[in-house]
Amino acid sequence: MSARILHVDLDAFFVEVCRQRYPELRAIELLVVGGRRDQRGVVQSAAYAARRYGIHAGMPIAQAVRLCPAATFCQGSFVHYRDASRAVRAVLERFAPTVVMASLDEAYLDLGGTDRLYPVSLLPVAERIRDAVRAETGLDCSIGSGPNRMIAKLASDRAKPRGLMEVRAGWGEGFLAGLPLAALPGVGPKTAARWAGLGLTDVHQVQAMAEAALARLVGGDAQALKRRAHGHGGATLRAERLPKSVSRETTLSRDLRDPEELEAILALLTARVAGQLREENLVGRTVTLKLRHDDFHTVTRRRTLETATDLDAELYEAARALFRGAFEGVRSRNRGVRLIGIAATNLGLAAEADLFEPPARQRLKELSAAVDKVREKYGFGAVTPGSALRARRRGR
DNA sequence: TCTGGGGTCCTAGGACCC
DNA sequence: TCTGGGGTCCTAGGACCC
Repeated sequence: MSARILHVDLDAFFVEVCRQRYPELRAIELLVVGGRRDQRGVVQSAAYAARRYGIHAGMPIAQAVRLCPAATFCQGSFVHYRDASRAVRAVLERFAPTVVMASLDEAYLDLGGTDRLYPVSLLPVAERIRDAVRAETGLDCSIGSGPNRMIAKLASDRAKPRGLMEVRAGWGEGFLAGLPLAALPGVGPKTAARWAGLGLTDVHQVQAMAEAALARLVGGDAQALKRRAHGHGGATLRAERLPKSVSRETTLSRDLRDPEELEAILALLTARVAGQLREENLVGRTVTLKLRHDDFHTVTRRRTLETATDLDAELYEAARALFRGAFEGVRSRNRGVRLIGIAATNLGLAAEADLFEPPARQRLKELSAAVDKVREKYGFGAVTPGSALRARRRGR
């Protein structure tokens, strides 16, 4: 019984979801999603026509405007993406018992054990999946098939857009031999540049080299690199695990120097993190503050609490203490703050009610539960942290 | 008007314990 | 007044992915 993984990758997902939600964008070929043209931000996704101007995901919006002034920019909405992603997932689940969403626009399907159903090729079923996704969600996708996740994903990369590509068991090494090292997942610009400096640019070079020789070049990365170059990888999909972190951060529309203003924003971000923790029945024990100075120097400060929590007040107390320490650094460098963020990590499942909980903490819990109810009905903005309100009242 | 926001994983050093 | 390791927890930073 062979391992068979499909990787389904939606084509220009964010762009197409925006077109579905805003019909006036349907006729616009040069569509770029990610933010408004006058705002700080980067491109999230660009229509294929806009990519011909050199625009790609991750590029600063201002640069995209310069490359293609005629482009239309659209902000997009997470809720729309999430709903579209769920609709796609529902389609995929009819075709495989295990479907793992790797992100909003990517999924892995485990078709292990289907040798009798599809004895030779998975291309016919991949085609049916592609057509069903198109018919039921209006979205196009590309699908790669391979003996493990890595190969299936590399195959779908090469099938885009609207294509199918199959790499059968035993074909992996030959398929990989034609790729640059930078195509491998986990090999980003920094790593690729470092290896290129050593004369290593292509997968076939690594395939041909003994591991010991490779280790002399790249050190401790040799074994893992060798494995990947030969196409070895996990053959089955792991079921979903607990998240490792919950975070909120924001790049400010203008750099700020006033700590009170920043603390008010921090209170809002912390409330959102706490709300998500409760929604997902999680508690966090480590609180991490992130500040980006206006020269892009970025600092994190973290603190591990005695007990894990999902309460706004407890998370915020730690967040504010961390902020006050980190803000000294901003002040001494005489900079402004460009970005502020907060994360909860060291997550665990929220425990059942604790009989020995101090009454004060019990009241905080009840308050949080009440706040969550109101927000569920009227949206997050219906209840605002006091510190954020105070800042607003001062006219900020 | 340069450079988002949500994540995961890894490394390195220090404290502390056995 | 010389000198171990291993393991775990913690903090800070960085690479990478979509």
